[in-house]
Amino acid sequence: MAESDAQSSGTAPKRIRTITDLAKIAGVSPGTVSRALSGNSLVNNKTREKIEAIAREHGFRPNQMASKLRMQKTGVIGVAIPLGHDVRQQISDSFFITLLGYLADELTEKGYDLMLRRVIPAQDEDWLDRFIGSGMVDGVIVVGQSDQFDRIEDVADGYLPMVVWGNHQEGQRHCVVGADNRLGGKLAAERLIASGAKSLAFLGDTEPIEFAARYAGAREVAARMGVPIRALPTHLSPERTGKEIAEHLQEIEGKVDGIFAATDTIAVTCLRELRKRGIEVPGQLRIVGFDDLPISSQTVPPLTTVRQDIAAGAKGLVDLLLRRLAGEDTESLVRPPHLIIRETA
Amino acid sequence: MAESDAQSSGTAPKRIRTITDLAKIAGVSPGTVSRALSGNSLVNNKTREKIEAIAREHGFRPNQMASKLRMQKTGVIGVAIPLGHDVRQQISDSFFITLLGYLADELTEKGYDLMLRRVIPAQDEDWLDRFIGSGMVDGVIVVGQSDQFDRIEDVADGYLPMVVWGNHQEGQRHCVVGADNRLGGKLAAERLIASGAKSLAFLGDTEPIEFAARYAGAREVAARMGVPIRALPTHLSPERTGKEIAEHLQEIEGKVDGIFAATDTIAVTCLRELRKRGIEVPGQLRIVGFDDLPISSQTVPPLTTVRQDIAAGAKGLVDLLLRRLAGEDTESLVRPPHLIIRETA
DNA sequence: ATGAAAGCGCTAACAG
DNA sequence: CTGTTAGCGCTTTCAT
Repeated sequence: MAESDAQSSGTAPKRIRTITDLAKIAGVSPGTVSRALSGNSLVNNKTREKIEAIAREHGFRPNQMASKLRMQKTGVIGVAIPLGHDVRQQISDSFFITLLGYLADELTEKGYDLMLRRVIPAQDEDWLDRFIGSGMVDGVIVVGQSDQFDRIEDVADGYLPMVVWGNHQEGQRHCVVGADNRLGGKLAAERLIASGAKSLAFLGDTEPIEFAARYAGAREVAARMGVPIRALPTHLSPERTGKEIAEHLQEIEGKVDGIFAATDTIAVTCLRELRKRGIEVPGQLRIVGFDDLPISSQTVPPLTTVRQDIAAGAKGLVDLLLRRLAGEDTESLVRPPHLIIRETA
Repeated sequence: MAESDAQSSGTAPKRIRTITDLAKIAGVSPGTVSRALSGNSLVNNKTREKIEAIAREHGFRPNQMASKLRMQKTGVIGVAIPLGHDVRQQISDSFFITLLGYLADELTEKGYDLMLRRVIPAQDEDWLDRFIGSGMVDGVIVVGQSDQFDRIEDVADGYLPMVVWGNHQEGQRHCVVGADNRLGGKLAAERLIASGAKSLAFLGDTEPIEFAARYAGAREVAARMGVPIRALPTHLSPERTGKEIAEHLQEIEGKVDGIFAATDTIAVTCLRELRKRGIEVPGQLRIVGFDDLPISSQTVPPLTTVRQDIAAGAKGLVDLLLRRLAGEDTESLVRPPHLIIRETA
C-alpha cells in the first residue's frame, strides 16, 4: 500500500464507499463482493483476488455499522463505570483505571472491542437499560456497584450477558466477580491488632457497598477482640481527600493507633500526611490498605495491604461474560483476598 | 419500572423489539414513533406521551446500530493505542491509562462514547485504516505514535478527524498534541548537571519517537556542557524492567552519577533498585523522571521530574478532535513541559 | 400531525 | 460459483 498509491494515476475520481460501488467496478454483484471480503463462502479465487485488489487499492472497508445491523451482533463489549457516590470521582481513579487496562487487554485478546462509558446515575436514571438496550454492545461489564446495586439487580434477570465487578451479597441475582471484602476487612483488622493497635479507625467512605463490607469485616473482628473502631469518612475525589485526611489525623491524634484505609490510594495519601506530621509508622500508628496497587510496594515504608488480584479479576470478568454470551448462566466468582505484610503494620 | 412489571399481567407476551412493534401497539406508524422518541419533530403531545409510556413500560430502546447506520454518524470516538515497540507493554501502563481516564472523562462530558482499541501493528498491518474505515467511529484519537509515525502520516491527509498524542516533528502532517519532549530532555539534563552530576545516562528505550526526542534534548545539553551521556535501554513491560535496571545499575556503578529516566514509571522502579543496593539519592546518584505521574510525589525521596500535564493534554486532544469533526483543519498543540524539582536531583 | 415509502450498507437465503 | 432478492431497524422526505 505504501508504494502503489493510486492517487497519482488519474483513474478513479469517485471514491468507492460501498460494497455495491466496488461490485460495479469489479463487474460482479454486491453479494459476491461481500462473500469475497468476508473470506467466507466459496468464491472463485480469481474473482476474490480481483475484488481484494480493488478494495486494497481504494482503501475500501465494508461499513461495520451496516454489517453489524445485519448480523445482529456488534463484537463490542460495553464497560460501564457508574460514578454514584461522588460525582467528582473520576474514571482516572487508580484502581478503576488499572482494572480497565487489564480488561482492555483481555477483551482485545478475545477479539472484542471495548466501549467505555462513564455514567453518573444521579443525572441519568436508567443508564444501564440504556446501555444494554442500545444495540451497540453484545454484553456489558459494570465496574463497581457504586450505589446502584438495586438497579443492577433489577436488570439482572432479564439480561444474561452482564457481569459486574464488586461485592457479593447473599442471595443476589447478578453475576459478580470480586474479592471477599468482608474477609479482607477481617484480615486487615486482625493484622492491625496483631501488630499492636489498641484502637482502630476505618478511613474512607462507608457508603459504597464494597467499602461497607470491608468496614463490617473489620468491625466484626474488632468487636470480638474488644477493640474500639470508628469510621473516618473521606471522599473519593483526589483533591479533597488530602485535606480531609489531614483533618481526621488532627482529630484522632493519640486516640487511634491503627488505621484501616478503604483503598491503597487513601492509604498512600494518609501515609504522606502522617509523614508531614512527623508521626512514625508503624511505631506510633499502623496502617493497612486495600487493593495492593503497584504503588503500594513503592511507598516508604512499603504498605501492608490486602491484595485483590486485579489482573485475575479482569480475566474472570471477561471469562464469565463470554460464557454468558454463549448462553450459560454462570455463578459469581468471589476470590479470597490475601494479606500482604510489608512494613506499615 | 420496578413495580409495574408487565410480566405478571397476562397482556403482552411478545417483547417489543422494534419501533414498528411499538407502532402497532400504539396504533400509529413507525415514523411517528421515531419522531416521538427522538423528541424532535412536532408530534401531538398526547401521541407522544402515549408512545413514551409504552416504551417505558416495555423497556424499549431504539436500536442504535440501525439509527446510526441511517444517520451516518455514530457518536463514538475511537481511541487506539498502538503497542509497537514492545508487545508485552500493556495498556495497563500507568501513563497511557491515566491519559485514557482523562480522555474518558472529557469525551463523556462532550456526549461521546469512547471505543478503546489496543493494536499490535506487527500483527495487523493496517490497524489504522481498519479503525477509521470501520464506520464504527466518527473520529479517532491515537494515543502514542509508537513506531507508527509513518503510517499515521500516510493516513493524515485523507482523514481529517484524527488527533494523535505524541511528539511533534518539523513539517509533519498529522495533528498532534503533546509535550515538547526535546525541551523536556534539556530540562532534565540541565537539572542533573546543575545538581552536580558529572556523567549522565538515559534510562529507557530510545526507539519510540517521544523517547528519542527526550534523549536528543538531553544529549544536546550534555554535549554543550561537555558531560558524557550514554543510553541504557530497557523494555516497557513491567516484569522485565526491574531486572534490566538492576543489571544496568550494576554495570554503571561508579561510572554514572545522573540518570534521566524516560518515564516516571521507570524512574520509580530505578529508585527502588537503588534503595536495594543502598545507593544514596541524590547523594551518590541523581535521578530525573518524566511525566509527573501521581506516584512521583509519593516516592521517597520524592521524584524530581519533568511534568507534562496529562489532564490538559486530554482536554486538548478532545478539543482539537471536535473542531476537526466540525471541519476545521487544526494545528498541532505542543505544550512546554515543566521541571518539577523535588528531591532526587 | 401523521402515514407511506425509500433507503442507510450490508448479508444470507434461494435460485440458478 | 454467482446474481437476485429480501430484509436488519431506523429516519426522513413527501404527501396528505
